[in-house]
Amino acid sequence: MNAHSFFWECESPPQCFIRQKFTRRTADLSAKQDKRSRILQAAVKVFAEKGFYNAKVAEIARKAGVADGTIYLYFKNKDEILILIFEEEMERVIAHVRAEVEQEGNVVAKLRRFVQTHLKFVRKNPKLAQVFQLELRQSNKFIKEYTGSSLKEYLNIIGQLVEEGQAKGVIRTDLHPGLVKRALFGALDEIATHWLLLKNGRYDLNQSAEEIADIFIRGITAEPPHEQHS
Amino acid sequence: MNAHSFFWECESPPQCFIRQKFTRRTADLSAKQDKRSRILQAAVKVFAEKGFYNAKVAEIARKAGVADGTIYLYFKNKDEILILIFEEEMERVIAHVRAEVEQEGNVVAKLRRFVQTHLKFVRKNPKLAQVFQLELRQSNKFIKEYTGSSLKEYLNIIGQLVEEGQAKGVIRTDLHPGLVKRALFGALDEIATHWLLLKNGRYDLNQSAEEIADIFIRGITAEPPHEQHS
Amino acid sequence: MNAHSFFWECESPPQCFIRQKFTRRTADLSAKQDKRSRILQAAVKVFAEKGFYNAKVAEIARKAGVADGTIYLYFKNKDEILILIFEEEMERVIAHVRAEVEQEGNVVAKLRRFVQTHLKFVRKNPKLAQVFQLELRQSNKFIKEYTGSSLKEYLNIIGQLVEEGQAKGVIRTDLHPGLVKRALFGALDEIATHWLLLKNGRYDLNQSAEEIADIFIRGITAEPPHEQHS
Amino acid sequence: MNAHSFFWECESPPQCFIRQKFTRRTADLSAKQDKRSRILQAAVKVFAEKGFYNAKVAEIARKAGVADGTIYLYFKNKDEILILIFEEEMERVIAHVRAEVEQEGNVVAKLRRFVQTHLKFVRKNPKLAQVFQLELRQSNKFIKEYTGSSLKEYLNIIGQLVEEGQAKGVIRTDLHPGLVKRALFGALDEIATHWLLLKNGRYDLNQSAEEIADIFIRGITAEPPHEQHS
DNA sequence: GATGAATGAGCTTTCATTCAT
DNA sequence: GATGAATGAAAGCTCATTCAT
Repeated sequence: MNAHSFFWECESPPQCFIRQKFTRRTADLSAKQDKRSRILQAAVKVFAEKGFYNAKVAEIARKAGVADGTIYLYFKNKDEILILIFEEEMERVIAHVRAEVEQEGNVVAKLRRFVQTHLKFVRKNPKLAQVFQLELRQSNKFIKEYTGSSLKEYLNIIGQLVEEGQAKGVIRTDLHPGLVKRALFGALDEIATHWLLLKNGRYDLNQSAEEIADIFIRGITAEPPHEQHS
Repeated sequence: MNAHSFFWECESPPQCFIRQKFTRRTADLSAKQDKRSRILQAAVKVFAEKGFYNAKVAEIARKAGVADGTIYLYFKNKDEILILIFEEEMERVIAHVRAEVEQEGNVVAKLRRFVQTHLKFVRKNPKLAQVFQLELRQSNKFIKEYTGSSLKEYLNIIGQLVEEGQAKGVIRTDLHPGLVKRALFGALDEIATHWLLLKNGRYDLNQSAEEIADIFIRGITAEPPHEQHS
Repeated sequence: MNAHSFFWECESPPQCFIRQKFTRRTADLSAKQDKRSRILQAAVKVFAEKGFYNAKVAEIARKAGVADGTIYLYFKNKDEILILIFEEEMERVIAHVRAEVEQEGNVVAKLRRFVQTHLKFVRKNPKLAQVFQLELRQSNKFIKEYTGSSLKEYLNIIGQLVEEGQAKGVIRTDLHPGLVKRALFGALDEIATHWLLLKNGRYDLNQSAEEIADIFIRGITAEPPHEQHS
Repeated sequence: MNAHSFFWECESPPQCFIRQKFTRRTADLSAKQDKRSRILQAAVKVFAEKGFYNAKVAEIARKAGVADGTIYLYFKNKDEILILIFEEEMERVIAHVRAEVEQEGNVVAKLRRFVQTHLKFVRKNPKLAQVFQLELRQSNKFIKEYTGSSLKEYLNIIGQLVEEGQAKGVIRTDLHPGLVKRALFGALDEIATHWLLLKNGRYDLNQSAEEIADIFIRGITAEPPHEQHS
């Protein structure tokens, strides 16, 4: 089990998905980081439960165990909390997904692993996933002003795999990678949203991952998919 | 050009997507319908531009050319406006999509037509599409209380095609129709959202439709897709 | 049974306490009067049930079976309805109470009869009484602008009896009639209000009338009360 | 002059009728109490001037020198301000009246003192008295939901005196204490209201107190009133 | 840095009144 | 006269944000 797996397998996400950026050197620094983390963790919960607009800063503060005003020492405003949750977590998610994908030897297996890893994240971090999928869209500042590279970078993991596959002749060259990446992401997103709204799932996301992967791999590979020897 | 095509091809959506339910018999009825329609049309615009929470009832009223209070003669509250936009339009969209799909002779062609029709709607009614895709999720009442059959019904158009295809041996039986329908819908939704956020499109949604259709049809059909003789 | 007794004894007050001012000459006039009456009757009910400020003009209209706007053909505004209910009814009440009181031969018996008649009215017309006692005080226009002579006139029935009694040596001359009349009226009002708020009475207002009368007659008569030969 | 007399004699009621509950220990506590007090004081004024329904929260805030929102840090809503004014003041009034009454040696003198004290309060705190008498009845929540023990307790001061008098044979036993207390209270209330509406009095409330007391004492005592040796 | 009381702009919704028909 | 759809001013209340301590 490596560093990443701890994160992904943890059953109590709040304790792990906001991490300490630097090695703690002093108790003060540590306390500071704690406070920031606690606010972000609390925000994830409240956003997930209430939605962005109905989430009250006061409630986030209460859940984080800090004063209302303290939040504004760490974040410019409510929108920024949301955006930072997204950016910081995406950074981690991207690193993790990249590492997972790299463990596979060929493009098709990498795509399959991507799909598996994406839905595993949703399963392990449902509240965070809900914030990513539903609440982010409620912030005007996010949708209209945010030109976040994180999301693009995440999508590009798929895009690059597609391009790589096209270069190797494994993936049909008549498809736009930019479209494929969005189509796959959209499919995963919708499956995940449905699972989340069903109160964390009556059905098996792992099974869904296999089906989605199958559909896309068959759909985009150049030949009738002989996955084993791409 | 039939009745439907007028709707789908119109370049000024507001004038056509809210229709008169009954043949106008008196000027009064007409005026009344006009007012209700104008409010809904105005709401679509404002919701699309500002988002649900930042949309002010006063602005909807101004855009509709009515007084603030008038809105409450036709709708119970702001949430209800959103929900009614959705319900009334979905009803139409479903009927239209069904009619389009029925014009094709086989399951695969029907799926392709579904994809084409979906993205055509987005292209022709961008603001409405944006409300469907983004703003609806901002209304708590919508997300948490609305068990809308409209959306389910829409998804079921795909679901039924999949089941039909599976029965006929055209579509792989190892896939869950419930998953396929969401995966396809999610893919289309994501493509559409991206196109909408790009300020109505630098690229060709028609082309995207073909690619998406190709991917899914290849992905879910039982044999290497010989689309022509399903 | 005379004309008055019909009014006072009626068990369904709404039908009788708003009367036709003039002999009907035409059906139109009659209809007109009906409409005005119906509005006043409806207003009494709604004011009594909801209180003046929470009474909606639209509800009065609905209960009266007329359109909202129609009310403004008969009354200047909501306050005026209240004031006119008061004035018109007080006119009748005063006439009735005077007639009752005149049937008695001496001042003390007249006072006793006043008390009895007042509480009998409350018992027979609880909604109207409630409007008189509670809702009238909610209308600013009533309290601050109304220099109604009706109420003064009603109070003066007592005041005149007191003065008459003082002139005849039956009532102590060290009391101000202006104070006695208010004290007695206030006592009756409080008893009535309590009875009304108790949902029209667990206890016997007739008995209360006798006690109140006893207290005041003893309290204000010059000699130990020999009521029989004043 | 004792602690109470300061309250009752003060010429600037607002400064005294909202008191500091605890000895101030810190400036913070003091400021907090001040703010709450200032709001209540301002509310009394505005309610008295405008009536409950026409009193605007914004005006109370302005008069109290706080922001609109601050009021909601101390009170749940407008109705609660009214109810708390009533409850907190009644508590004080009851204590004061009890203390006054206890200074007298016999039931008759106690009743007289009650009457004097009641009207003295009205004279010294006209705005508060007006709120008690007029505005409280405008709040639906007050009338319909408030089962205030304060008012009952106040009325019971009279009721207990009457019972005590009956037990001692001083007061007629054929009278219901529950009726006597309401009759006396109603009489005082009406006198007070009239005095208040006359813009704080053309006539002498002290004189009125003596007359009211005389009437009731004569009216309810068992023997021709020889007040001196009850 | 941390606090949390205070702020006040801004919102939805209501409803007495009007007026075109 | 009668209607009732339309009006639009008005106000209670919320809550993100600030700032004195």
